[in-house]
Amino acid sequence: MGIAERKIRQKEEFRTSILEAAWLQVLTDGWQSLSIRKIADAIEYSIPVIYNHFENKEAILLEFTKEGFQKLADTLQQVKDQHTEPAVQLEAMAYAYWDFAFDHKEYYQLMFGLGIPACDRVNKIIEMKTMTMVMISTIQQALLQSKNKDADYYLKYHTYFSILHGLVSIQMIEKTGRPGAEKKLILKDAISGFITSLIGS
Amino acid sequence: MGIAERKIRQKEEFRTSILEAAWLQVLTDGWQSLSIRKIADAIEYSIPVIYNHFENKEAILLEFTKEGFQKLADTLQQVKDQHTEPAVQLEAMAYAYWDFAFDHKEYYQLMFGLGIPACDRVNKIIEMKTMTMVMISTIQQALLQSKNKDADYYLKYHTYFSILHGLVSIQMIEKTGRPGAEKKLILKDAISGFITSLIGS
DNA sequence: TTACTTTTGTTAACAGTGTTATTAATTTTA
DNA sequence: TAAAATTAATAACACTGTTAACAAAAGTAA
Repeated sequence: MGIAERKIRQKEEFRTSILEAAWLQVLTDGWQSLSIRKIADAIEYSIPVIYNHFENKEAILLEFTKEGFQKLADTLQQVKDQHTEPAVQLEAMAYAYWDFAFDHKEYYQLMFGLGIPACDRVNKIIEMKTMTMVMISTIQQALLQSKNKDADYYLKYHTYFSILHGLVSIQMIEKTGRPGAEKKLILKDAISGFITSLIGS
Repeated sequence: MGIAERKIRQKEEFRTSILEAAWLQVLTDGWQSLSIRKIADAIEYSIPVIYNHFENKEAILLEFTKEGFQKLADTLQQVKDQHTEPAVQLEAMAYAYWDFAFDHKEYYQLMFGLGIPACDRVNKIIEMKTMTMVMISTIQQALLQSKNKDADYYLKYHTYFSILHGLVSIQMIEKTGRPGAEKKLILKDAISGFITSLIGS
């Protein structure tokens, strides 16, 4: 009775062929351009067959998101295993994280819901410069009063801004609704760490 | 010849009525749900009139993005002005930034292209836990060897993760394409600051 | 006021999107 | 071979952004 097995195998092959066609499209034109019709076209089947293998489009994207997290986790573990000192591990993992994000941009954007729309938008915005200027000037003033007078203020601004945005967006992804007061501890922790390293111990 | 002025004024009013209807929709169901047709419906005009005032949908969203950055910049400036010490200013601005993000969630998501899709997705992903675990365990090991043995490892993990994600996503927003090696300095800077504060000076 | 021009608004359509009910073809089972 | 079950395709629904073609209103000049 190998028939049942063959059927399961064929079904599995069909499934992966859908995913392959979808991923090719994502790599080619970004995940915003993915459509059921394009997948159907690529695999040379009609549209509804795709719904026999995936509940909806979201389910297909979910598959890639899972893949992405799996790959990232593997990478981090692998990098970690190359060192013994925890502090060194954390540093190496940070670099690996960075590399993963830009080596697998599509995965990363999918994993964290980064829409490209803002990319085109943000660059046209002079108003953003106002915010940037407020931050930079304060950083500069802080550096003037510190022991690190020759530190790169632009770099420090980027760090400051990134920490803030990272905290906020991770929080927004993890939980909908306003975070409790205890979540501000994370902010307090990160910022005090930054300021300490900015001013000089 | 007040006619020309009245016309300009009417045009301006029309424009703001479009923006008001659009923003109401954004506040009600999120900016993903905004559509030209819904705006047209709300202002009780036909669809193409909207294109007399805005080149396309993106232009409307761009307007809100600008508004958001303006509001944020104003808030930060205002908070900064309440203090004199730069270090204190930076801390206060950080809290203000956080509050702005969650008080004006729709603005923030628009400003930084945060798509909600991932929110629903990420929570269904066990694979993410794998990554989380790698990070957390390393943080724990680092803390064990440090002077801060009683530090909150979960908080520290969040900080670590947020810094990484913040750096990456800011970089992705600002520039498309792979960042140069010099950008890794920001990463190096932020992470070394974190590790220092983690291990204990 | 009348004739002409310009502006403004509407209808209807195009080209897409995700999703699904219905129907036809195929394949497996009895 | 006939009935049952699976599998695929057609066609449609309800949306989306955008625009060409046309009608109505408003402003201008004689």
